[in-house]
Amino acid sequence: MSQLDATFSALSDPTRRAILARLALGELTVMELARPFDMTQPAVSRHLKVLEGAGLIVRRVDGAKRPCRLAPAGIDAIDQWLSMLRAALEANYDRLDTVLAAMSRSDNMKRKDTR
Amino acid sequence: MSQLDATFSALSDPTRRAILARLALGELTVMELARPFDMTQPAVSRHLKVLEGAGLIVRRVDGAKRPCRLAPAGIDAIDQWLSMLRAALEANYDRLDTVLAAMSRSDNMKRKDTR
DNA sequence: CATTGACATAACACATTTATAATATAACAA
DNA sequence: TTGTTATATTATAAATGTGTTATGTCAATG
Repeated sequence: MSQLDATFSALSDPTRRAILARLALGELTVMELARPFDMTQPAVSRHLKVLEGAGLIVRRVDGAKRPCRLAPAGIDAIDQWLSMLRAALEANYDRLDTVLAAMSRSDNMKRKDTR
Repeated sequence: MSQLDATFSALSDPTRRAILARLALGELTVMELARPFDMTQPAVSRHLKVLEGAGLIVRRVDGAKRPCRLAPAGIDAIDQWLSMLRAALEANYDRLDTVLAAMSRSDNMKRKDTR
């Protein structure tokens, strides 16, 4: 699975996005993260593993605790891909007149004689 | 499933990202999209349905053809969410000194009495 | 050193995803 | 009408994802 696959896939789960949003306020341990969710600790641990694999969080070791915090790598990866798509979208808008012309052309064709 | 779920999920598939990349160059019909992929037409149709549901493409009707092009809605949705996370990341960097202090504190603890 | 707390991993159930083949439908062409 | 092209839908099987319980490991603590 590519980095991009992993990152988009990680972000597609609302629990994982909620975890990231909470980490946005600062470092938290697994237990602190698990508390507010209606979910067992192992389930949260697996979500964290997914987020780590996607480069969206990093963990450090502090005794028995594993505090997590946000990492930039994952965000950077998708940012880069998205900027490509954004640029294309803007380009498409720039030639909106062309698109509209194509649409009315096909409307005409539909009415009389296609191809 | 939320809009955000749908959009991130749609982008997590490499085939769908490839479809979007090709649509970035302009409108294409289902068959034109399906051609280069090693995949049947119904499979591509389903991918397109997913992309449409995520607000990443729109389709128009041209006789028996359904040309697709990029749409901004999906991108806008994730852009908004990402900017939130990005802002938080920058805030975390601003208090990097705090994080580093916490790290060396736990390093000390670890050295003092490991194992 | 026995117990407790923090976390990971394994085994399993269940739902979702994704591809295929077969078939349906709608527009066009002959 | 009949055949052909473009696309959607259905049924189904295989793969993947997500949660749970049970259990294991490592660190801290009394």
